[in-house]
Amino acid sequence: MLLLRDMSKYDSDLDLCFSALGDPTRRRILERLARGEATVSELADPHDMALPSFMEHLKKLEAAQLITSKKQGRTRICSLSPTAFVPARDWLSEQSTIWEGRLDRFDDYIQTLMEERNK
Amino acid sequence: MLLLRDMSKYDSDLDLCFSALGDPTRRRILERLARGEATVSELADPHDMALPSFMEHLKKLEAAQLITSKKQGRTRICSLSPTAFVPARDWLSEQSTIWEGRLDRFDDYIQTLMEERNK
DNA sequence: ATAAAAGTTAGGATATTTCCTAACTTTTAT
DNA sequence: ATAAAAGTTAGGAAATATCCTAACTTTTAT
Repeated sequence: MLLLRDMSKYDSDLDLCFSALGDPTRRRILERLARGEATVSELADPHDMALPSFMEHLKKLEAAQLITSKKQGRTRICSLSPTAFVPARDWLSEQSTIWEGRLDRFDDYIQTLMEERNK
Repeated sequence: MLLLRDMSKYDSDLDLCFSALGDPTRRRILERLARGEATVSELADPHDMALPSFMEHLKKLEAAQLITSKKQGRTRICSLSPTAFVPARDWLSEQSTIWEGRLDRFDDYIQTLMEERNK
């Protein structure tokens, strides 16, 4: 099964994704793009930052496959990637599920202890 | 309403949280802790890394409120924080919801498909 | 009472990240 | 044909992150 054979690719995808999400400027960009596509200047406008610095953030988002972009004439239009948050959400859900499953087992254990005591 | 008054704290919480998740060593630690609490050495064992380096990762996870720990005698026991993934999941869900709620989302999707096909 | 175990602290090397300015290319408007 | 607009590239400063070794403290086992 693929899942167990080579996690490293998925792993480095998640590295890029979560690291990209770990910066407030980049989350602002994603929040903006969730509402619709925008050009580089439109995105940069609310951010008090030199354009080349801002572009670095866009590059990271694109490397993390969180956004896509295409050039139209002299302007570049950026969009949120349709599957942007899927890998991150999946990882978080999986861990939560495991965690919650463990709590249930703990409840079972307590339950068993109580029953033993009441014999 | 608190939501609009000071996002900066929540923002920096999310910075710490997502940044912490952006490292494979730290995700391995969380995956381990989702299955139950463990001491520092138990956690460190599978990682080929000097203990002080490893401890830095634990510190980051604790600063991000993803784990908690308590000292018992000379050993420290670490646990996954019960609410560990809630803020991250909430942010991702919110963005997904906004994105999915866009009226023109489907049109965009078709547009993208067409463009892909004509390449 | 010593020694071993389990962390912790201090200090340092190297790489990456995050910002900047200046100069450049390509496209569009006058 | 020029100039302005929208990005892009190059190069560099400063801060942060990620690792290390060596030396230290506290607790437990012999």
